[in-house]
Amino acid sequence: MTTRTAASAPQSPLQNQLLAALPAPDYERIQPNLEPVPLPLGMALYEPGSRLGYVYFPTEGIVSLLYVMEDGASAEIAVTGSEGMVGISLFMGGESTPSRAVVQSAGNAYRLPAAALKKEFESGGELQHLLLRFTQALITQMAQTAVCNRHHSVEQQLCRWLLLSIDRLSSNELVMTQELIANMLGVRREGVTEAAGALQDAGLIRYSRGHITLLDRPGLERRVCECYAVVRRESDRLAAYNQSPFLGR
Amino acid sequence: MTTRTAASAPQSPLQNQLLAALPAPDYERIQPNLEPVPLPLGMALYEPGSRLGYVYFPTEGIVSLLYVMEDGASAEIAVTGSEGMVGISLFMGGESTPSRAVVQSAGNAYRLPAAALKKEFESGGELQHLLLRFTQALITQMAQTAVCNRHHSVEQQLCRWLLLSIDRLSSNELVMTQELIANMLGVRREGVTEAAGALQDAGLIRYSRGHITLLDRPGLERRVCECYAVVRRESDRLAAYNQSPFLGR
DNA sequence: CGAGTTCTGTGCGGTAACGAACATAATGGC
DNA sequence: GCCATTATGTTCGTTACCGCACAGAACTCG
Repeated sequence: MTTRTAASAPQSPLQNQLLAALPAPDYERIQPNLEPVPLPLGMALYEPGSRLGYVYFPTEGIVSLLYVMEDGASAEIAVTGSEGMVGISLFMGGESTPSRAVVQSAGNAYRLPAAALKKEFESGGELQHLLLRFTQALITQMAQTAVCNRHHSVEQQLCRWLLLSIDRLSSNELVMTQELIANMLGVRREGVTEAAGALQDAGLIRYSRGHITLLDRPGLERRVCECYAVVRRESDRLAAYNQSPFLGR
Repeated sequence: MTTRTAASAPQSPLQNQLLAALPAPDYERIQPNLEPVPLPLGMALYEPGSRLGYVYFPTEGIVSLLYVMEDGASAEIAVTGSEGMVGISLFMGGESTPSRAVVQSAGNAYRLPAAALKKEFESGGELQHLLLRFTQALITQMAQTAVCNRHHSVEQQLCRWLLLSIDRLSSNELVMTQELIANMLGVRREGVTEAAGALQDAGLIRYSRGHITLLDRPGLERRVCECYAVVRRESDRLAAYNQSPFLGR
């Protein structure tokens, strides 16, 4: 498998939106500890129960948080990209979680050693607020995923998943096999084939062997369940505080 | 409807395990602002998008966090009782969430005004650590709920739900109609009737018109999916820090 | 270019849960 | 004690998804 490693164009940490929202003094305190790392497809940023050594601030790419059950069945519970970070259990105090974090679309990140993150977080500065608000957005996403799993069809969930993924990419092409999408959604591969076929027939997407191209975003948005909009709206709302901390008051 | 108001036995705030885990000075700072309130069945502690005026520390009873969708379909995403609190979005910084919090089993709580909670949280004392660890346990519960919704049968989910609920009660009797359980699980009422019938036939529970009695906990634990154990283990693990902050190191 | 691998399409029987309609049974108010 | 109400039980046709098996198509590596 030629894991098309992400183009290693020089990245700035500020391409990560959490880092970019930090006031200069806060940023400068952690900046020396930030270390660029590639995020190759399939890389696991942490495993269930493991103690985290670093947190990751993606500048591009997509990271999935997923649960794998004893029998191997799995489901994605949330997804993040350059708008967020990976490793919330570090500052939440648990040190580990029962989930996995896997790179779903290759990219790059800056990682920060656990100790540096904790120190800055504990100091109660703006980073703390940013991370907590981001965590709340993640919680919303997880809750909405739970509800969507319960009530919506595979096709609707696929629409939601596609939109959430493409929102985190600069292009509108996604490199992802139906098999992998099925793992994320926790459904059969054939179910994805069928749903994706319907979307292609409707002219909303085009795909071939692991390449999915979004052709008609408004069309897809008309077809998706409300879950996408809820997650999107809440993420935007919480991120808006990041620009102007007193906007929401 | 004669909402059987909970027995108003005099309660101490320390029956809430988060408050009980606070060091004395921290507790004494917030104690003057704690106000006892009953939690009658069906009371909504907050509604989607509403700004929270108080957070609640239950001393007994059960509170469900649930999502209600546009078409009225609903699903419970997490549940808490005297081991936790209600209103995490306040200190997470979002001020509101898209979910609802509803009293599922009547009890009592102490409420704390939003401003007092924020002040104490921002001061970075032990309350902050306790609340963040509790939030992480809640996140685990939500994630496991999402996975369970996807992969497990109604009967397994009912087992999980029963155990999680009864864990939060002092008795082993639950006052809850099948209709309401169905709302929580996001399934049909008939599905609950059927699953509950099977559990009763197996001698694990007994129920009649809104009263469910747990007869055989080991038996039920053998029947439940792994999801219950994961949530339970993670809650216990995170709560263990509360006794001795350096235990987990 | 050819062989093996990976990805996608399709068909088929099985099943869990759904939606709706209706029957029975317990409870509480009067 | 009776009746309206609320809770539970049962049936039945429908549907979405599952599990499996296999065929074809596209890529890739030698």
